[in-house]
Amino acid sequence: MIRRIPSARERGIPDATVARLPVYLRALNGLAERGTATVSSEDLALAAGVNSAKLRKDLSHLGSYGTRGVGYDVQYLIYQISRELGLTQDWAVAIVGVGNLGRALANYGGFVSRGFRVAGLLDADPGVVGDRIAGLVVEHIDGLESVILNRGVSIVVIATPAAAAQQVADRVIAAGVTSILNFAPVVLTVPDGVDVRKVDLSIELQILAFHEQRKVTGGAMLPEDWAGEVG
Amino acid sequence: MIRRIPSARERGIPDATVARLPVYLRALNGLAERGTATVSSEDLALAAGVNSAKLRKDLSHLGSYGTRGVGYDVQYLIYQISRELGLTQDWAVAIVGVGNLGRALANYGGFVSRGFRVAGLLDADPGVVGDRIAGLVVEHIDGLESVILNRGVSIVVIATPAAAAQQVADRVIAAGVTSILNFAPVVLTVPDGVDVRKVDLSIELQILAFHEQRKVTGGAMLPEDWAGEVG
DNA sequence: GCCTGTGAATAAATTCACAGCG
DNA sequence: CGCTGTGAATTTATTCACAGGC
Repeated sequence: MIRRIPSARERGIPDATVARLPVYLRALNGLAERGTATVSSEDLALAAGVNSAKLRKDLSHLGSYGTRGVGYDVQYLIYQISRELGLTQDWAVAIVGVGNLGRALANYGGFVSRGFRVAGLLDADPGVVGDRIAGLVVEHIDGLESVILNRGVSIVVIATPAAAAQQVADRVIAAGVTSILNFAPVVLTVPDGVDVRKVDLSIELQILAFHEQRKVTGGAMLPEDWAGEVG
Repeated sequence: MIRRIPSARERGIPDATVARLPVYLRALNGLAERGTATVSSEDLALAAGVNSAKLRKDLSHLGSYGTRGVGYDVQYLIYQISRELGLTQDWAVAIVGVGNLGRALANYGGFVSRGFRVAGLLDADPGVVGDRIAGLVVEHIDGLESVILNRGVSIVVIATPAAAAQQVADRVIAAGVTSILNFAPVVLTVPDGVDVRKVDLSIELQILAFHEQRKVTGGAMLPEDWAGEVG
């Protein structure tokens, strides 16, 4: 029997809320850097790009961390959200595929500053193995399993070409990894209990194109759009 | 108060559907490469990682492009989705900020293959200006407005450090751009009518950490989680 | 008076389940 | 029959609006 991943909701935290917590966290860190001690839901919502009712509802799922008539203590809220997201602990991450994207990820400050430690860089290309990137030496993909096991890697980032991604996923899953962040433009097939999240660099661009296209036509309906629809 | 004109659902394709169309497109391209001519909603849904009812509902917003008892013609559906997303036309894109991420984006095949043409690479760093990347010479940020105007750039990708992003956004908006894809970890403030989409490389990782954390504790609540909660 | 926290209302998205066409 | 397309039912998310604490 495969162990089921409890959904966020079982703790009373909707998925949509979980997806926004990192955004709030970033906004809060920005405020903290500027020395702000307290912030209202209105101002934090503005900084995060959401509306204030949504923000309050989201935060209410974590607990009552605000003060009526005052707002939220920035540092305290940072701590609470971080704890909720699991960022108060250290996560060892391995990045597989050290092309342009893998390098960008390895150097990305946003990972390190949020409790993620890059514990390994791996690639299949002998021309890349041995390179020093972000303080780490790129290792050969042959050592994937030992890197995972010996360094306590619990999250693997796949930044390989599409063709290699499934194979890498299969190997890391066999090695016990249950959380994968996939940048390769392919849908990974994984067993139940493994959590895959996907970032496709071109999807957002395609969504933009969709909206841009509509602006160009001024929102007018084309004749072909009328088919079968009556008000 | 009388509700005015929900007359037609018009061509109001739900946002959630628009966000999935690129995923279907990718799955379809995969099928096409393997020579598949026709696919059922069940199989396409599997390849795309969604359930089949959702897929059918999504496609129904575009029109009736399937055949009952048979399925969907792969090539025809690729064309229809591409057209709907505006990918049958050529979009000139400028990438501002040519660090690791900017380079990764410039070299990313997924852009070019989907109707996006990188028409300019710009950076403020004189040490980078003049570099040749993906067949383009990096230009100085001073030329931003002229690149946009002279090359018909309609979408700008911001891959600068956080501190520079808002300024870049202001400039490209002043130059007439209304679609921005922002990779900088900052919330951009833009006027109405400007469409900003954001990709934060660390957000998905944080969401993974949230779920991974709950696996580790087996879904059990930690003592600190009880605060103020009665269930 | 100000601002949070939250039930209630509304809207959006998903899923069900089946009529109906090929 | 098989599979699409789609109303209806259900679930999830957002927004409203205000009670209630500071």
